[in-house]
Amino acid sequence: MRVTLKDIARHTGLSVATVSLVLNNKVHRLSTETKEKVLKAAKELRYRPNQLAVGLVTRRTRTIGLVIPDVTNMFFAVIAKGAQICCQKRGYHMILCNTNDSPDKDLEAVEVLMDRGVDGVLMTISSAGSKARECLETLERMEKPLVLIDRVLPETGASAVLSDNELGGYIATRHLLELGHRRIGCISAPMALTSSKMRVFGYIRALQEYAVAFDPALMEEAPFQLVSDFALVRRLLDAGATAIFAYNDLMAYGVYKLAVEAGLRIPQDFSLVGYDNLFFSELLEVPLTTVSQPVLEMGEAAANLLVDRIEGADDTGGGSVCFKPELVVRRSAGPPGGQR
Amino acid sequence: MRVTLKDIARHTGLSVATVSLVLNNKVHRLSTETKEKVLKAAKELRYRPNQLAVGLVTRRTRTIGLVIPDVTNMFFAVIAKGAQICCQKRGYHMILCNTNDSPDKDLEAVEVLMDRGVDGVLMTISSAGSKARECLETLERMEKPLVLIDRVLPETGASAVLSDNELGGYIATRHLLELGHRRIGCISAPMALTSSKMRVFGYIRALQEYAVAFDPALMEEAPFQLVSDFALVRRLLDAGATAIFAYNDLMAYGVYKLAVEAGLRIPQDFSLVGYDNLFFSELLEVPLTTVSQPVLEMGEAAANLLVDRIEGADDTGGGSVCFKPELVVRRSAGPPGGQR
DNA sequence: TTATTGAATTAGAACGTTTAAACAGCGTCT
DNA sequence: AGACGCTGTTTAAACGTTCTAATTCAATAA
Repeated sequence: MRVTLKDIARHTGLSVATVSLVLNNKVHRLSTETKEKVLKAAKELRYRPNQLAVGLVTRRTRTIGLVIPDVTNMFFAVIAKGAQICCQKRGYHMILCNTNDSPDKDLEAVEVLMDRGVDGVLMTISSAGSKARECLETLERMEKPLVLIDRVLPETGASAVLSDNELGGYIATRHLLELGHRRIGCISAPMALTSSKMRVFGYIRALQEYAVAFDPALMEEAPFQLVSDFALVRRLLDAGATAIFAYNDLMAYGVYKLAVEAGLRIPQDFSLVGYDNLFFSELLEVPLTTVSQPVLEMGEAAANLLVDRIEGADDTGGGSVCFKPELVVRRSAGPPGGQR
Repeated sequence: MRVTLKDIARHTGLSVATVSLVLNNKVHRLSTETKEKVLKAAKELRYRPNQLAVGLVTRRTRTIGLVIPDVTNMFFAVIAKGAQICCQKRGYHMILCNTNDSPDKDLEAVEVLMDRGVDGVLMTISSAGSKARECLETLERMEKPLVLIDRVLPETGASAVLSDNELGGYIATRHLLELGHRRIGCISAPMALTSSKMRVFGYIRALQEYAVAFDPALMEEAPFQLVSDFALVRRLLDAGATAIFAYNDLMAYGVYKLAVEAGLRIPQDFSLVGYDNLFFSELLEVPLTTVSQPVLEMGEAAANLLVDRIEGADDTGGGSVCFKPELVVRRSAGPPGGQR
C-alpha cells in the first residue's frame, strides 16, 4: 500500500523523526550521508507524504474551497479556471462546491469545507444570500479567510473581487446614448443581485448625464436566463424603446432570438447591448455589442488574494479588488431610426 | 477554535471513546441517558468531526477526485455538474483538477489526489495520453478505483463511461446521406482522440452502407477549436463536398462563421452537421443540426459507478457504460443542390 | 461467601505526520 | 578529571479520530 515515513525509517535504519527532518529539510545539522540515504530511499520507494496526517498536525492543507452557484455557467467556469491557475502556481488545490444558488447549500458547503480543513474559501454567495451571515460566522469561528467573488456582503468586512457593474451599466448605456438613442429599455436580472442593481444604477447615471428622464416603463426584470417572453420585449418597444440593454448576453440572446422570430431586425428596428462577452456573442449573425469583464483575471486575483491572506503573517483583512469592464463594440447597436 | 470530541467529553464528564461511540451509534448497549447527554452537548457545541482525523484512521474520506482537461469546456463543465449531483446524493465531495490536456498534469493530479486520500477518481485522460499507464499504475498501487470518462484506455480493464461516438458519426452521416448528399466532407479532431477516431469510423460505416466510396480528399483534421482556416473549408468544397460533418459544434461554428463571411449560404451552398448540441447551436440564425449526448447523465453515471465501486464489497472491476447519442435535426442540413 | 454474568463505560493503541526537547558521543578547555 | 559545547540523532507528545480489548460495578447464581 502506501509508503510511509516508517517504511523509510526501517529501510535506512534511522528514526522516523530524522527521516521527517531530512525530507522537510528543517534542521541543517544532519550529516550529508544521512541526508543522501534518506533522499535516495524516499525516491526509490516513491514516498509521498500523506496529506491527511500532515494537515492534522500542521493545521494547514494547502487546499482552498471554491463555492459557486453553478460550474455550468460560463462565468463561474472561467472563475474556477482562473482560481485553478493561481492554485497551480502557488501549490494549492481546490475543492469545488456547487450550490445551485441555494443559500442552504452555501452554508452546507462552508461547513463541509471546514470539516475537510481547507485553508480558506472563495465564494460567490447565492443570489438570495439569506444564509450569508451564518457562513461568515462559521468561517470566522474557524479563523479561516474568505474572499467573495462578484457578489458582495454589505456591512461585513469580507474582502471581495468585484467587477465594477455600475461602470459597466454606465458605459453600455452611454454607448447607446452616443449613438443617439433616447428611449433605452433595460432588462435587469432580479434586483436582489447586487450586480443587477449596480448595472441599473449605471444605466440611470448615464441617462442623467445625458439629461434623459428615467422612465419606469422602460425597465423590465426577467429571470436569470434566456429571455423567452416576447410580451416583455413588446412592452419595451411599445413604450418607445429604440434600444435595449440586457443584464447579460444570455438574456440578450433570448431577446435576439425573439426579435428574429418576430421579423424584427437588429440594429435597424432596435439596438441591443449585452453584458459578459460570451464566446458566442461574436458568432451571432449580427455580432453582439456587449460589455466584457476580465473574468479569468478575476478568478485568479481572488485566489491570489485568498492565498495571500492564508500565508500572510499580517492578516489585514484584505481590501477588495475591483476590475473595470470594457465595452466591446460590435454590430448589434447602431443609430436609432433604422438608418444604417 | 474547532470543537473536538475531547471538548464534548469534558463537557459531559464522559470519555472520548464513549462520545465517539454514541456519535457513530456503534454500540447499542449505552444508557439512553448517556446518549442524550452526548447528543445534546454535540448539538450545543456544534460539533463536527474533523475529516482529516477521520480519514486518517478509517482510510476513507468520502471524497472523489475529478480530473478533466478544462472546466471551461462545456462538455466537462456539464460532466462536473453531473458528478456533483451524484456526490450530493450520496454524501461525497469532489476535488477538481484541471490538466489543460497535459499528460504530465494527469499524473500529477492523480498523485495529488492520492496524497489527499480520495476514495477514487473520475478522469478524462489528456488527448495525448502518454502518462496514462503511470496513472493507472499509481491508482492500482493505492488500490483506488478509477472510472474513465469519454476516453478509453484500450488494453487496460479500467471501467469507463462512454458515449457511442461511432454511432454518433454514423447517424450524423446517415442523415446527410438520406438528404441526398453523396460528397460529404468530414472535419475531424486530432485522430489521437478516441472519440475523433470513432466518429470518423461511424462516418465511414454510413458511407459504406450507402455504397459511397470513401474519399480521403474529403477528410480534414483540425485542432480542437473554432475552425478559422478558410482554406480548409475551401478544399472540401473544391473536392466537391455538398455537406460537412464537423467533429463538434465549436468547430462547426467556425465553419459557419467562415461561410457567412465568404458569402456562402447554409444549407443552400452546403449543409453542416455538428456534434454536442451546445446550448448556442439552436440560437444560430440557421440553427445547427447536431448530435447530442446525454452529458449530464454521463457525469452522474460515472460518479455513480465510481461510488458503487468504492462502496461495493464486490469490486467486480465494474463494466463500462455506453450512452447513445441522438440526432437533433435543425436547419443547417438540407438537400444538396441549393434547393430548399 | 465467592464466582459468574452482563451491562455500561473507558483505556489505549493506532492512523502518519511534525517538532520541541532530550540525548549520546566526542573533542576542548580549564 | 570534570565541565562545556558541538554535532547528529532520537524520544515522545501531539493532532482528532476510531475501535478493540479491558475494566468497573452491580446483580445474580452456586
